[in-house]
Amino acid sequence: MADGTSRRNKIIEAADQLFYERGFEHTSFADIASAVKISRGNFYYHFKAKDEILDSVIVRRLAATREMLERWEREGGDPASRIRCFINILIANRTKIMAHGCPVGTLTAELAKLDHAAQARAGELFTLFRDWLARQFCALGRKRDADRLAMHLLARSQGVASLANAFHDDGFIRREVEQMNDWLDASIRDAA
Amino acid sequence: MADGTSRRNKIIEAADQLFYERGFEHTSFADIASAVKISRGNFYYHFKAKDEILDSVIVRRLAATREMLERWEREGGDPASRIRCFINILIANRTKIMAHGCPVGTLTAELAKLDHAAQARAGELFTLFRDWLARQFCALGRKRDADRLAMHLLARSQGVASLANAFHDDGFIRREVEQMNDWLDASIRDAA
DNA sequence: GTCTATAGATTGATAGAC
DNA sequence: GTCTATCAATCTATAGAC
Repeated sequence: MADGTSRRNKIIEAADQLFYERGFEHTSFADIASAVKISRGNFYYHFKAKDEILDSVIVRRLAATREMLERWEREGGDPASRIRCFINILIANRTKIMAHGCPVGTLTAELAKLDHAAQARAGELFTLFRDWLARQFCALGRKRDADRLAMHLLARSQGVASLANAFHDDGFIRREVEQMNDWLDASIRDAA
Repeated sequence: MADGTSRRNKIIEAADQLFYERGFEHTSFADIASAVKISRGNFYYHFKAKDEILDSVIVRRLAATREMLERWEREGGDPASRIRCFINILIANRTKIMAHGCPVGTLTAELAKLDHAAQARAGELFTLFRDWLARQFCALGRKRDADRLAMHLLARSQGVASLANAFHDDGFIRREVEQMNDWLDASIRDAA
């Protein structure tokens, strides 16, 4: 295509957004087709089955996440500031989080209920964050318990997203983010 | 019925379990009917529509939760021990949580994606825990920030459930529960 | 590559016999 | 109260014209 974005990519993009907003199962081909403005039939020229779109969406999210983490690695400053980039997602994306939860957490939870084959692939999204955070804690001198700290922070952010979604509470997110930053400061002090 | 459990209740019971294990939308009348061993048609004698079953399941969960919280209030000991009853759910229900997540959090998240009318009713489940926890923190002398502490603890437990579900990690739950208990000890010290 | 038409299965829901 | 039979809608997926 002239704009460099293939129709296949546009389908994945639309599916990505709809899966986030409405959930995977609740999103039909008709929904995606009408969002991209193509016929339902044309769909199967690009994808053999619905599961194949899900796979592509996960691959897209994995790539976008890797890119974001690499950007933070390059431009985020010292390891503590990089971790603060992660914590700050809750603030930056608060509107969407209050409306639809965390895209990683809600997809993982839905696929677990469906006992879906792509469950493991979706779990890699969490692993990307987990390993990246653990590396930052390593660099902060917490090599021995870096993974534990990474999982703790990941859990905290998941919990905030979950309750922010349930209560639609903007102030709650800000308070919790402040506490997570305090917790990070204390973790750094402990390492010294 | 002779055993005191009406067929209507058996339907609600089966639906409750299936909604937890497979999700609300992914559970069909056929699934529930085959679990209760009745015909699909008989269903509509007891419930007018699927949403009505969801309402009944939420009512059932609200009643069960109130009962549990009242039991903790009576038999849980001092406020700190009562809060530990809450924290301990993560240990007691860890197998189910690793398989299907938190029943409250996953239902709330699903209904938010569906933009379902029962969203607010399901949110009351969270509110029950929130208010009960806040009362315990009040009794601990943290009257001024009781709700903040309640929301924090609720978020922590949601986060643990979410990651335990994603990683199926038993040890992670135990470590986080230990940290939550440590946090509670520190909160009590701060109040003194 | 994109479309229309349609198959085949499942879903929520209804009607009526017993 | 419970059943069978069935409707109408929706969904994934396919076939074939252009």
